[in-house]
Amino acid sequence: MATEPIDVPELAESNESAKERLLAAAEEIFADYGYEGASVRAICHRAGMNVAAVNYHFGDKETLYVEAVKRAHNCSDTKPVDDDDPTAPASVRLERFIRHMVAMMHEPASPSAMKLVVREMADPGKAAATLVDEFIRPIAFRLRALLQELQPHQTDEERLMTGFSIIGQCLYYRQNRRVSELIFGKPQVEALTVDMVADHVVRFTRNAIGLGERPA
Amino acid sequence: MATEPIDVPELAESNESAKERLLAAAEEIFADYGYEGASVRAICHRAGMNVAAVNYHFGDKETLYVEAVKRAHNCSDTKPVDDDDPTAPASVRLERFIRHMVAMMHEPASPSAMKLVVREMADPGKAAATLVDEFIRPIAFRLRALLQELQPHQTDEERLMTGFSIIGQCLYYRQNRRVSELIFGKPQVEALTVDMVADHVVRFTRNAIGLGERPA
Amino acid sequence: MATEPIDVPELAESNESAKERLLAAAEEIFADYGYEGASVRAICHRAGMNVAAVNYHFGDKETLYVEAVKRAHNCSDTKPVDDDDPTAPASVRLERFIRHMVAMMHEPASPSAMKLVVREMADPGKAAATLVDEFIRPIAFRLRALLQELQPHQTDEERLMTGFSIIGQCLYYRQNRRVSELIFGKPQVEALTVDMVADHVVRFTRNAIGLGERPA
Amino acid sequence: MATEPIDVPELAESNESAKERLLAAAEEIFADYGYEGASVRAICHRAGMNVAAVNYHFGDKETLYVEAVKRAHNCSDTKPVDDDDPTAPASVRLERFIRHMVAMMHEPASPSAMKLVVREMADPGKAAATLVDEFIRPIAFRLRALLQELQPHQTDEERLMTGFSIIGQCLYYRQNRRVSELIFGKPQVEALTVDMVADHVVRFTRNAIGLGERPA
DNA sequence: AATGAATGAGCCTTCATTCAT
DNA sequence: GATGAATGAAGGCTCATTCAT
Repeated sequence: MATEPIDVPELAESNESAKERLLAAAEEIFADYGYEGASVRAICHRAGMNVAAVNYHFGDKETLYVEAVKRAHNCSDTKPVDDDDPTAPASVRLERFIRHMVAMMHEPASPSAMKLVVREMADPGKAAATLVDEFIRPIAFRLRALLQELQPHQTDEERLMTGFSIIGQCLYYRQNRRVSELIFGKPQVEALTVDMVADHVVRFTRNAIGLGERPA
Repeated sequence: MATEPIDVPELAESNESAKERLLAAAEEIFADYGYEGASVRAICHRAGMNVAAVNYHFGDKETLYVEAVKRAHNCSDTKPVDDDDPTAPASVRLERFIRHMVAMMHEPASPSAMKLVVREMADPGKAAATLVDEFIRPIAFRLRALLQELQPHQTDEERLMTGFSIIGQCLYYRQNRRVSELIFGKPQVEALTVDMVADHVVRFTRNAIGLGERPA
Repeated sequence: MATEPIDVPELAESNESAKERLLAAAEEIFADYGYEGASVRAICHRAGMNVAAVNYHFGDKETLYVEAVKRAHNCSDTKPVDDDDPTAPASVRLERFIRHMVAMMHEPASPSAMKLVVREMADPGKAAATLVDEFIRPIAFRLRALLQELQPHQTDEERLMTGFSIIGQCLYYRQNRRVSELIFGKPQVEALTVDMVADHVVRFTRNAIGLGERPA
Repeated sequence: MATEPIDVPELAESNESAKERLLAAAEEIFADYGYEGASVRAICHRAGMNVAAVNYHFGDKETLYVEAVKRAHNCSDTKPVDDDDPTAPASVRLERFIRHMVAMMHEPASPSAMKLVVREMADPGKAAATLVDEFIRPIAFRLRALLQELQPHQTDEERLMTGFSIIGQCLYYRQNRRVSELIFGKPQVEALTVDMVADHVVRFTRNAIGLGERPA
């Protein structure tokens, strides 16, 4: 008689862990080399698995890429913003929003995850739609809502551009850090700490939208 | 993640020198598919030439890439800024600077050239150093000089970040336009004309650095 | 200057391991066309395998070549000499040595293996060092030891040259057989059987080093 | 009226000089890299001429190769042997023959020419027939004639093999020098001067064929 | 469930050669 | 007479993928 068909959580978990390891490896390699530059071989090797692993677990390279990008945004620390105190004044919530954005761009919880996400956003591909739906749009809408509170008399277009001005400042440090270092020298740019940048963007933005200097 | 470079109709036979045709083709293909994603075959086919043309005229793919990026920045309309009136007040020159930047980012003279340049800046490779030396740094230093005039009492770091805030706003429209369209819908974003954006960034920035509303 | 490697019928499907089939094919193709003249495509085709097989099993062409040469010398029948009777008089052992050398050069067990080995020795490349260490030097040192027994009163240099004279006679038939045929006609050269040549070289050498005619 | 069609020896000579330069370059490159390993580009570059020069002057690579080999044997110093004193005793003429052969193999007048000739002989191709007819066979026949004088009572086959034994000793130093150095070390082999080798081969051979020690 | 073996398409590059001048 | 420009074929190699186990 055959042994009883018992539940084998280990296998399922091992399977899960295999996919997880693969995704983690993919995140790093894709982040460093881009989609075309990354090789399935390199990813599998990094995950300590066989070359065929990617095709076995994900079907093909592209699917793995999409899954890796999806996973990457979950690893990004979006949550802290969610449990923001909704009772605080809008100007305070805007400041918190900016500080969170700057921090996320400056020192993301998972650098390679953020790198991968930014890469995909700069050159939107198959994974961009999901990314926007689950990761980017919520953030953008939160900012839009904030600006509606703060600038109810402005047009939608004005508020849209204001939002872009705020986000543009924050994104700059992630999207153009390397070039900035080439322009001004690495030390000059590295001297700008998260707090300094956050303070600056908050002040710059408050002035720009007429909130005036933040009370001490 | 771009789609495969299939069957692009080749450029019409022209009297342009072979190198020029090759560079033009390279600009487009590299802009669309990235360095790794672009194949010399596709580039040569687009240029209406033989596969060996790249190696004959440029030695290898990498050299072609660097030359294509160099040429791309020359095709970008940097010059208009150069014949800026140096006797105008700094605040006026800042406004002109911003308007020029926004215009350049919004509707570049050669879209594929700008696309290629932005790509290289986002992920600095072999051509980045040249690009920075000849194209980016002069612009950055002009802005820095302007800010030194306008905000002489601030620290270097504060002025650096202010510069980043200004550039960040302008770059946003080039680096994140497609994602913005995904978030808010294409019509919403396309409704923002160059002039509207330029006006906004000028106003936002003037307020931010305490120049106040521009006199009518 | 060998003719192009065209359309060699592939080896019959066999149970030999893939690497073995590849090595056998490489031996033949390299032997016939030389390292540069042989193409991995031709080798793989001969082995009935895909173009990628070489790179999969050996990494690159050069490694395959080195391995093929190594294998070729193992296929050469060097062993018989090893179980030579060490108690026999030196003059007898010298004769056996010569006969073995002549036989090996005249009708090697695997013609293509010998051809490959000779090729590599004539124009020492990557595989020469290994070949010398494992195959050639042991033979050379055995001869040197024999000559030390036979001619203890001579200088090292004299014995070295004596060794070269002996080896030179044997190698001649492998390295210059085709040219000899061109000079004197194929029949003339083919008339020289292994035994005739061996008898001749033995006699020539015995006389030369003063062993006198071999006792009947 | 057109100018008179005068003889233009300059052009012809320049033409000749061009072909000559090409042949000289081809000799070196082919000698160093072999037929397949040598590139037409490298040869033309070495000759200070255009890539198309080879095809213009010789039609194709193979023809250039054949011509280079042909020219190479003319550059070899075969002549000195020709004006050998035919009245001297055969044993003396044999000694001179050997000394000449050893010298030619050891320090050929034109090393690259000799290298090229030996290469072609080791792996006879299109140029081998010509080479044999004009270069090798005359030498071989001279030796055969000498041996007929010295050993009239032997069979043709015996004399043939004796010739091979003599030539084999001489060729050894050219065909297997590099391997010998690998076996015994470069210094050991380089210590063998032309004169030492010539003395040795003469003595070895005299003893072998029963001429006894050469009278002082 | 997972993998080592093997594949064919495609990569960039180099080749000998040709052609218009 | 001689050459710079350009070409198609082929080179070795890497790729994502598949298949038998």
